[in-house]
Amino acid sequence: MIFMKTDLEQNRDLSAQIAKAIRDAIITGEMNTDDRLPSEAELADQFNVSRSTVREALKRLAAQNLIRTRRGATGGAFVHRLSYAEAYADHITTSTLLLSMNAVDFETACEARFALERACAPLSATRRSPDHLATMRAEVHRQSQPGLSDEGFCDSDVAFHRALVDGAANPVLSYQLAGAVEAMQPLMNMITFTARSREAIIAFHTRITDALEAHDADGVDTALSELARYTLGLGQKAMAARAAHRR
Amino acid sequence: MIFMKTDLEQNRDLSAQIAKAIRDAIITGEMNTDDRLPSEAELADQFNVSRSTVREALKRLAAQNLIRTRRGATGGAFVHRLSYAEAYADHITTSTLLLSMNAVDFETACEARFALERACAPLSATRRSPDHLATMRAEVHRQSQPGLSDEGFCDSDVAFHRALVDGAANPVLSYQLAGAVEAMQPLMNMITFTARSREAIIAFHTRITDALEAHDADGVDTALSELARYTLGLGQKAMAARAAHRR
DNA sequence: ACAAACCCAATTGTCTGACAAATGATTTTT
DNA sequence: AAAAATCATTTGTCAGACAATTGGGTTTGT
Repeated sequence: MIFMKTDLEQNRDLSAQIAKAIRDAIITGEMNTDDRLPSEAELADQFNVSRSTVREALKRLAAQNLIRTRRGATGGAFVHRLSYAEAYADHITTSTLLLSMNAVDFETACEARFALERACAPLSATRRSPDHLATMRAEVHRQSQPGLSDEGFCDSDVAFHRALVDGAANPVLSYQLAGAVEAMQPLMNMITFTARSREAIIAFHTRITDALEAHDADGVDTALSELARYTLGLGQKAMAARAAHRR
Repeated sequence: MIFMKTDLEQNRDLSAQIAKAIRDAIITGEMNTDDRLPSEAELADQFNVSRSTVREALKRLAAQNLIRTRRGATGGAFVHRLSYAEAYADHITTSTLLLSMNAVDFETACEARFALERACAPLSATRRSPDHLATMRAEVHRQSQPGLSDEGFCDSDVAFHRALVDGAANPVLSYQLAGAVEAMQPLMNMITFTARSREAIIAFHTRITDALEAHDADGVDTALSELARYTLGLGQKAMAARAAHRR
């Protein structure tokens, strides 16, 4: 792979332009996974800039998981195969940040989350493995522990719903939904769960798991939509309480 | 905001560690939108590293749209409010790359896309604005132009489905789905559309738009699931043809 | 011949110091 | 008072140096 100075405008922000040139080469498939980029010194020559500028460009790409670097004689920067696990993690932090920075309200996030989960339900009812069921049962059990903190309850809730989504055995679906499910957590964390509401949620979770075990897609869907309504109510109550408290 | 050397391990990859320290400060809300970070020189002092190292860290954050920098006396690095538009763009390129790098098959992507779209359908049937309908009609019209290339047809297809999703008037939903809808495009582009199949798809699109206009959620859902089945068939035929050709 | 120790070259990681360019604030001039 | 010049601060870029890592080759010991 050879880059040329001509790939750059004469303007400014060279490191961003260089990053873009290399990124394009990766995205368009001009470079393939595990291909090695030219060394920093070579890139500096090709783009006719200093090594520091090249390095800043490479750091940008590394931050996006597009390349990995290794030191040493056979080292260098290599095109990195973006794995689901890495993409998941990024997607979740970005989604969370996006929601918090744009002050998305509880209703909107809740609606999105349950709408998407319900989309997985039929597939999950067909394909869920014993592993998924076991995870869900375990989380339900964890949720019924008396000493569990509100945060722990939310953690478990997220884990439960992730298992439900993963049950659809479609990685694309899991990936896209991870953002919606996990990004809800900070909003859920603002709710104080009473023993009463925990009980209700656990009952929904049990119903969902049972229906899933019985391959009963309709049952899952019904329970999910009722849970959605219930969660929405909880959230609205919590928001109202907050608003009153702030008065 | 003051950072300390103690935030770093003594190990390696200082610029990554510094980036992480600052990123955490942003994500946890320790720093707010439009807050100014210390200058590069100050950060270098605080972390006890050179300015180049700090700069590499800042470039990492800039690549993730977490900060923006301005030159000049009142310049510096500022915490950036992540906008939907920016997040969309990143999400789409990442999704596309993830699918292509992991060789996701047509069935999986197709299933995910339509499952998610069907999740929006009821909401969209309730809330779609005249604007959304107009966009969809316009795209359908574009799709029926005789001279349209296969790629143009796919473009229009994506635009149509995006309008459908956006009709749900839930930005969280739109954001999460953007990845699934757009990332399908490269896979769709591998299909050669016959006049016959274009006609069929346009008919589905018309049915969907009509149902949406009539606020008929069930009609949208039915048409969408039939379109899903049809698209899947097209894709499988195309993949089979490819496999035969490669033989 | 084989293994261990050593050395070597390539490459990234970090540091230092310098200057250019942008940019808002300040001061001077008109 | 308005315009122009100057200044101080900050990011952007460059050049050169050295440290650290790492795989490959070379020598040496047996």
